[in-house]
Amino acid sequence: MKTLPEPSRRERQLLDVLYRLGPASVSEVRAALVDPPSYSSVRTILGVMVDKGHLTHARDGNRYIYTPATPAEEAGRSALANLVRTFFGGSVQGAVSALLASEPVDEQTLDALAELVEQAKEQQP
Amino acid sequence: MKTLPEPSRRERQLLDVLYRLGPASVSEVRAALVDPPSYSSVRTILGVMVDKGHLTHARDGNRYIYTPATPAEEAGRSALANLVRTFFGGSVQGAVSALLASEPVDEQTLDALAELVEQAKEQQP
DNA sequence: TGGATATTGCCAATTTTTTAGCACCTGCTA
DNA sequence: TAGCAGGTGCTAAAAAATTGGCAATATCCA
Repeated sequence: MKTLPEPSRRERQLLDVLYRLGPASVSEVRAALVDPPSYSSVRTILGVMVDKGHLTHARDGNRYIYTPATPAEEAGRSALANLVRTFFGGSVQGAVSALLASEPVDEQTLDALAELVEQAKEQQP
Repeated sequence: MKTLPEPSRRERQLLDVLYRLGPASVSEVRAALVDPPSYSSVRTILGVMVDKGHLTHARDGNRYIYTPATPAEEAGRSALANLVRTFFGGSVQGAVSALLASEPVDEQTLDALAELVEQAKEQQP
């Protein structure tokens, strides 16, 4: 399992759509774009991405359903780690701080976060 | 202040390097790349990015120092928000959970995190 | 001062990405 | 059953990104 080359700009965009939507068809992916190119174009890129190994596709009746080759969870972890390194100098604290400051977080979630931190402390005392 | 177009792949890479290093010269940026293209190439792309507005550059003696046009803090917040939306369905809790699970976090940091959550709760009771 | 070194200005070529057309197939329904 | 709607396979061309060369210009220091 060699590492995949970074996707191009458009590829990245389609990949992100698939992570948000979950497995989807060409027209579903296209419908999620703001200024979509032609159906043909979307299709070509998804095809290229399958060839390169960024996606897999499975037939569903007369169409294909595309899925990211890297599971969302793994890709998310990896993206998060990169982001923390790039923008927060590797500081998890910095990242969480920015997150809490910019996203509106309800009380329930805050409780859950406190719980997460608590668990992490127990793991490694 | 119109929104900038998404940077290309290489542009994204150089931009990230600049966010990690802080303001830097061509050779400093190049030195931070794993499989760097020629000095000329790096220079061309940085120049293009200045033209497009992704970067600014200021003369420092006989060379230029490049800086991202968008401050790290702002870019970080924005990137974080996108990531949470793309990979964690908008769930801050999900993102923090993944972060704590994958990055090694020392006890001090955990305490600081608990404090952050505490503060957030006070802000919005 | 003279020469090596680092860096810029400008430019051209190659490679990759991105876009989209055309023909054909399949399922549905009026 | 004719024809529309929505899909695919394949192909080609336009646009953008990426690479790097060459000459000229500062800077440093032996």
